[in-house]
Amino acid sequence: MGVFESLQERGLIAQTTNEEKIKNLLNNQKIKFYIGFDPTADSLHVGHFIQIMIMSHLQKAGHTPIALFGGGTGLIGDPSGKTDMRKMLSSEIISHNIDCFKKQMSRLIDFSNNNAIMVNNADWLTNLNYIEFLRDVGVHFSVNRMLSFECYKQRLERGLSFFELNYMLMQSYDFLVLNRKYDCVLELGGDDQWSNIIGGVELVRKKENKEVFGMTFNLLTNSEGKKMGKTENGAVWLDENKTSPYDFYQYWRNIDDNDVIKCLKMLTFLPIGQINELSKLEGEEINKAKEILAFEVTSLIHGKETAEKVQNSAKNLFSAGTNFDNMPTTQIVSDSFSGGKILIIDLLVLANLVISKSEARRLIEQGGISVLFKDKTIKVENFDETLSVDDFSEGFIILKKGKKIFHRINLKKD
RNA sequence: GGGAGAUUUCCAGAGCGGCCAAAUGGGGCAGACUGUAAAUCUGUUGUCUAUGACUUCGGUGGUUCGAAUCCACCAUCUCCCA
Repeated sequence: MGVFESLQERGLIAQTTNEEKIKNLLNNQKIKFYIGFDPTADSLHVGHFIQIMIMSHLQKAGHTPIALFGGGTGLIGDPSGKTDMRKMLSSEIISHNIDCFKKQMSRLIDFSNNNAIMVNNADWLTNLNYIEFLRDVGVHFSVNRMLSFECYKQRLERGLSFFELNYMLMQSYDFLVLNRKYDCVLELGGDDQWSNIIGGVELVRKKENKEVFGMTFNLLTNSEGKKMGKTENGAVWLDENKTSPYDFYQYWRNIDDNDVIKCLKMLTFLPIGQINELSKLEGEEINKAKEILAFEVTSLIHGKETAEKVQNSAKNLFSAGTNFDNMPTTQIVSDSFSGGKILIIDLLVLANLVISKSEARRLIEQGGISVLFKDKTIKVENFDETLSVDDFSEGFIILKKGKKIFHRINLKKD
């Protein structure tokens, strides 16, 4: 079975410009392909993860990934499927973000010996001559046709600026440049990129008289069709400082029953046979599949060792054990105490478990806060409850918010 | 260039001089029930030194005892006519 079929089996492929030819290309040849990343944040998130998995699958099959960072297009922002115009980012921020992306990506993609290539489209986009670009590239795009694309429909109702309309031309131009420079013949992207990708495929055909290809992947959506990887705090990040490995693990551990198998297929390298076995689980048993999913994904991103630690501490916590390692932790010093005491409300704020004292009070009022220390669990019932230095005799206590959120507070000895 | 309208708390969207920290829905959070799931029900959802005080309704000034609500100017957006 070729790599194409294996991607298909995992439910990754959404659309292709020419299925037969792409299948042949991927199964029988060694090609260069590219995926673009918009450097809009200083960390990759779960939405990007799927793209990286695909790069990795294809790299393992002997192809060469080109990771294209949108240092130039990022200055515009992709309007596809968005309801509002994106914030324009400064070029300093963008290059910082690109650095962060590179670091994270290197964990899963082998960039040594030109096994994979990184490029930044700012290198060729920022110095474009406007007139030349219009004559070279602009003539090949029909505005009528562009406006008929699904991705612009929503924007037409609310307003689409000329500035943004150009995004498609620039992305298409990227493909042309990569084709000329690296002989890149395949552009990949999320399914929302379909029209941009077609633009590139057509442009290369018109300019170079060559046939190149495009293929899109299913976006990671949950059973309700919403994009996954979003929480109330924003995205689930791959950066351990933005989403701790513990929270990252818990995100997958708490995933909806209906999404487990899909995620196992799309986000892990587990053999498809094993996944099919897991899909037979029912009822409470599904938790086993969730554990495997959480472990596999966490170890891909944060390393096996971290994944094991985090898994252990999660297991222990939920089975009333005593292993409090590897959960999000806040250090405090004895100066935080006044008269040897500290308000629990203040601790909640210090640990960032709540954004305000009002929220802390609300939680206490509704019985959502408990404290674990010295092997006891105490439900906090009053706003003015305090902990004393003595309660930290083991060096730490655990705050529990709701049923699933644990946070360790360490008292630094002076 | 001319004309009409909009801008409200995370989002959508009421409010049209005091009863407004601001209806309702969504989302979030917590509780009950559970399998660290879903569904359902209940509570909650600006801040604080907290039965009160303070800061919010695009921005800046003004009218008024009192403004999200009225006026002026500015900004942004939508629409109509050129």
